[in-house]
Amino acid sequence: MQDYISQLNDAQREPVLQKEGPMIIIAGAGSGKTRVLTIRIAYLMQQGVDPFNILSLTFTNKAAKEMKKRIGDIVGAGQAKNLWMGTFHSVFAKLLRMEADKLGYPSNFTIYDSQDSQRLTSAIIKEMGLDKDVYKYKQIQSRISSLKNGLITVRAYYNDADLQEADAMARRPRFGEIYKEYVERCFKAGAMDFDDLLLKTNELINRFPEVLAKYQNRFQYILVDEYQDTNHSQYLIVKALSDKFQNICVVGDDAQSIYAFRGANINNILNFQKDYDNVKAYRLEQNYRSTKNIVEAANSIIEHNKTKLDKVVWTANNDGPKIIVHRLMSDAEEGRYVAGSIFENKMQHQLDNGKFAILYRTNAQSRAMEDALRKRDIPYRIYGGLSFYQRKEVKDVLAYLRLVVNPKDEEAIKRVINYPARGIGATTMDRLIAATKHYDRTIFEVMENIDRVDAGINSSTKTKLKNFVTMIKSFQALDLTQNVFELTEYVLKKTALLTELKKDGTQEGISRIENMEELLNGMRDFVEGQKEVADARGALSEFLEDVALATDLDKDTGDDDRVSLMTIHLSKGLEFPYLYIVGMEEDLFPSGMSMNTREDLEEERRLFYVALTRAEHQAYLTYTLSRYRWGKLVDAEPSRFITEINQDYIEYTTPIDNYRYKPLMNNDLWDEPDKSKLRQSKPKNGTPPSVNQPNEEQIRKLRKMRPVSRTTSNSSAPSGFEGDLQPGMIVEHARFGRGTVVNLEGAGGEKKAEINFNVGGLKKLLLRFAKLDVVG
DNA sequence: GTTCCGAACGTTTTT
DNA sequence: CGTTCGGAAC
Repeated sequence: MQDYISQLNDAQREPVLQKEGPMIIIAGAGSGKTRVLTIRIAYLMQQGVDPFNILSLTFTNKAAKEMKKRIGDIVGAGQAKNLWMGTFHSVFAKLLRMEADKLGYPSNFTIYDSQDSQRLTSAIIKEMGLDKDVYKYKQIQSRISSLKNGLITVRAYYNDADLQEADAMARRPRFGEIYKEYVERCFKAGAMDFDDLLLKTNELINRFPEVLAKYQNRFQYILVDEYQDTNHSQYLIVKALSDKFQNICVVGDDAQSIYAFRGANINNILNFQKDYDNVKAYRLEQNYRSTKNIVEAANSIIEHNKTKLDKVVWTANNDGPKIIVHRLMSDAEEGRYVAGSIFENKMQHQLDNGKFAILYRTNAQSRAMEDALRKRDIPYRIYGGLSFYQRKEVKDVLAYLRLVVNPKDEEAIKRVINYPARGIGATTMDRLIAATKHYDRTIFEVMENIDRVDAGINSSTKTKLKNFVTMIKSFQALDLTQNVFELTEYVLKKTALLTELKKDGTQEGISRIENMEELLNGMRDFVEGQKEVADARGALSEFLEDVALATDLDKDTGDDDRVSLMTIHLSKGLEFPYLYIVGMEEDLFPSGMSMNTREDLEEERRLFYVALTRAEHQAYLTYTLSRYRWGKLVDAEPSRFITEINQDYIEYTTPIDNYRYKPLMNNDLWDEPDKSKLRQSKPKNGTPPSVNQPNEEQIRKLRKMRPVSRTTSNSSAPSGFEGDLQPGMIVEHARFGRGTVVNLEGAGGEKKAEINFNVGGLKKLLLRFAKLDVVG
């Protein structure tokens, strides 16, 4: 143990040795924070802390697994096994299963993934007979999600006139009803969605003080990684659980906060010192990962952000090669260039494929890369996108298994009741759903009692339904004696799912069958692994939980020496000697959807910072002059981010005088010093500071951690509002008079605002032309 | 109730 | 361009 500790630098050692009390570690990219966390936990255990009393929340389950293993190497695997370690979602899913009855849920509740949630939302909108063009299920679902993450339950929603008014203003007055029905349907189905895992945990500890006390005593030491990406719901859980012992250690980097879009609140990290007394703050600023060129280039990028902590990341590493920036004519050519460059580097330096990664802003960009790599015979692996467990054929099989564990699971039933086709169509489904409401039963219960209910279903269909129920019940019986693998083999045979897939001889069909085999293999591995786990519960439900919360990153395929392809978001925490960041173009990166406000743009910039700091040795940035988007060839221009890098660290391998740059977006235009006035039509008293915008005091407080003289520029008021128009604002138009902004769409010169005018009603205006004044 | 075809839509990013 | 969804024909 002492060896491990002496290997740390001074800055790393201090937080490791502080056993108790609240502490925050601001850890720059590549500064060895995982190491600090790992050794800190090992040290705690060595000091006599029971692993049972340690809760460690990580960003991915894979990270948890690796950390556990490393801790096991130090203190012994038997000890490390008892640590509570994993993502928020998986840890609290586990906890909720133990306490589910208190909330009226079965302990074997299903976890709905986002697709299940969307389908349910969509079904509800349809059942209510609402216009699907107004009530877009994705928007509705995302609103439900953000309400939940803000702990706004249905009841709270109905108690808040402003929220309801906002929906009415957006022409969705019946949103509340959808929300209510959605929540009730999930409950009835014995299902929790991703957000529920956090929301219900909050509900549990708020409603049952004795439960809270139990877990406060249980989790005497709490560590949270990537704290800058926690949302409100997660924040409250951590706060409550750590309240008694206050042995809370959070680690993060405000410069790497990139999940605001899913509710992450950067203020959680900025305000940490307010939340606890006597917070010790540490900084890890020495980067061990990257060359000087890369570290300095990354610093010069983040410099453009206003909202940040003062922190200077530095490195003692070599200068290394400059960042190469290369221009291509098209996305296909970009792929060829990257594949060719990887090929050359491999030859020249005798490198494995695993040393290379290609990062992009959107998943859609992977295709061009794939094509090029395949032509060069370079093995690769794509992370993210449609993950394995989300593929249709896989989800179909899983749906049968879900029904075995929880026959109330509505989405699973709807998925497979007629797949493969067995003559139970939409009409029957509608009637069944109507009957569930009439009798207040679940679909499965109605089907079980189909002879005794009046659902308007004819007798031949009734027989089909009964057969289905019998089949599921036979699976349930089998589940008692067989493991997941054996059960699934039987399910495949009995349902003739494989036969169904084999009918389709296309390439796609074949790959579906291969996926099926991969699923079975995965199950076999799982069954093997289960034998070692002490607290394994029912194997099937355990498997389903793993699957529901698995990310693509979690899945390790063993064999790989492959080039990694992934979005920048997924790359957080990883590192690669050779790194290609492709699609460095305006409207793509930064994304066209994120150029409206300074906050959005700053998040994009942090994303670029994250991307670049993944590189250890050599980074390449590529951009094209045109690329296929939505099937159309679209002109592109280089990303402003390229020019934001201190040019000393860049080598252009294509001429740069061809930049057909529009004048660079003047940063002042994005400085919006008095947003509060513009944002809300009626600011409420005591409104918390808006997300992503810490106030002066917060910044000052954080500065105190290590005063560095750097001034935050106070910008003058902007002249135009176009860029900052937000739904809900009241605007004045020369001809149409006053109205409320309902919606914004498009970007750049094509940006349009949908405005509901007091006189004249709804109109769509091109902001390029419309002269608007913001009045409230 | 099933199947097939065309329209519509979408691209941020994910647990 | 690729996928998904809904409508129409069988």
